[in-house]
Amino acid sequence: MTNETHIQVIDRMISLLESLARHEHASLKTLAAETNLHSSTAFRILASLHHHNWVVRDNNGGYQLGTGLMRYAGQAAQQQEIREIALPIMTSLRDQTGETVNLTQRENDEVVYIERVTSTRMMRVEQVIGSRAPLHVTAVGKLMLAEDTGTACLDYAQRTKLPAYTANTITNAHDLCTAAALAQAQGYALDNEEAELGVGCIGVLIRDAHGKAVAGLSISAPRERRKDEWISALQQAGAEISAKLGAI
Amino acid sequence: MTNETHIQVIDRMISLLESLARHEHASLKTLAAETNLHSSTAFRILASLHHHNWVVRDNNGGYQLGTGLMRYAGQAAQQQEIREIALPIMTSLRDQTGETVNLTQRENDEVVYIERVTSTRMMRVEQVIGSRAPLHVTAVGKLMLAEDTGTACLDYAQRTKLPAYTANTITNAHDLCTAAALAQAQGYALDNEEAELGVGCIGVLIRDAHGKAVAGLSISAPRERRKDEWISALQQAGAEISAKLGAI
DNA sequence: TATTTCATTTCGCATTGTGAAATCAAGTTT
DNA sequence: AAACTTGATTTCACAATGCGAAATGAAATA
Repeated sequence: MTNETHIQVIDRMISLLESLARHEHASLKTLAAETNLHSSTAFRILASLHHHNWVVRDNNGGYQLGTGLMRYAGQAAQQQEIREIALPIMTSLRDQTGETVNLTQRENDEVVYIERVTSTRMMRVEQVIGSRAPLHVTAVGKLMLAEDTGTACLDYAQRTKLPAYTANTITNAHDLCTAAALAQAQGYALDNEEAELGVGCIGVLIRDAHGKAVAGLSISAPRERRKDEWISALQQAGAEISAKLGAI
Repeated sequence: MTNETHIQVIDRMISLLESLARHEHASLKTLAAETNLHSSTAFRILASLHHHNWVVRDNNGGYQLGTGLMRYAGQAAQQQEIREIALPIMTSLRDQTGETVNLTQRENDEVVYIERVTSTRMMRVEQVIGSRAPLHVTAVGKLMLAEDTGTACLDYAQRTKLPAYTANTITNAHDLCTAAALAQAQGYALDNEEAELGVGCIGVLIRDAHGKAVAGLSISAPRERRKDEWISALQQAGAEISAKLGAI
């Protein structure tokens, strides 16, 4: 189960891809520097990726992520259905609030951003699709923790040590579990600058036909813009998506 | 430019991913067999991918593509903007026609499927996002060929040898280039079962502010359902997207 | 023309990734 | 319940593979 197999080239390749994702038109030098790889090594890995269309070179010789990757990412979004159903509802919620709306799924001790509709405002909160955050620093994550039974929440706390992301991050196991329970009772959760200073979220859960929490829906906005009125709109949107998934 | 660097592990990893994309819940045995890798090799590569969340294991131990990949796909769609703009227009075109609508981009001698809205009909045409097709077997591809100047079309023919996908595929260089020129003059192109028997397409180009063809929009349907009335609707949709990109 | 700066290629070597085979782990069949 | 199956892991010794230093190219700058 907990196996420590690492393949060097794969690790290196992934850090190159990560670096590529950050920079738009990266030079070999930049990429090699950022990944601490010898330029010849980086060159060889990039050339190999290039053959598979994972990497594209612009006319100045700069490196960029290619479309080869998209092929798998589409399949990876196992819950294609959920995204299709959620997207229009998310869009209308965005239009109502003017703020970024995110769809997330739990994966072990993290939430993964599956889909988003970004705010049109100049200053806005924006998550990269596929990026991750630990459960305890997000609104939806806390609701997901509350879904677990028994000592799961405490186990999570022990396992992860509840690393602090900001001064507001809940780092005490007991506080976290009561906050989670409270959020569950309310039917929504807040994130008060617990993941990033200045950012506030509201989250709700989405359930399938079996009542199982399969995803989370959240609004992310600069803290001072966040309005309590959005809670009911968000809950309604979440319920609507759940309903389309067959929840009672 | 034409460099033949191959890194074995990366090639193997990619064929594993390809295999994973085909099967929903693949066993190690299946994957190893399909990729002609020793099971221990496949195991190690998969385990390594697992660490990076590129591969997920279901509760029966089966392997699946994970969400780690999504992270890059979003960035890879260089024209994120185009997709966002096109999606609602594509959806309404789908609703008008009831058929699958695809957004494609050219990449060297191929078109890549960037976004799609699938038909709701029982029998429908469905492309995987990120998959590819050669220019000469698609409607949009022919329009893109016609965009090139000079002997580019003939060069393409020589370079690729115009492999036949069906009995209808145009395999003669001269025929292809005149068909492309005709399509360009008409302002739309057809694909008459040239890529797959039974499938017919109509395609148009999308242009940016500089008048450059940056993408293609197409309707794909079972051949006998395809209606000529759709042409003007498609052209209008394409023009609408182009307009939002700043085309005159 | 000389100089600088990167990208690319070469090459001998050590590390890394490899496959055969052993070990586990779970079912099936006797 | 012991004896087989079947498939997933793990081990291990070895050589192919991927590595980095350094050489070479190619472009831009002085």
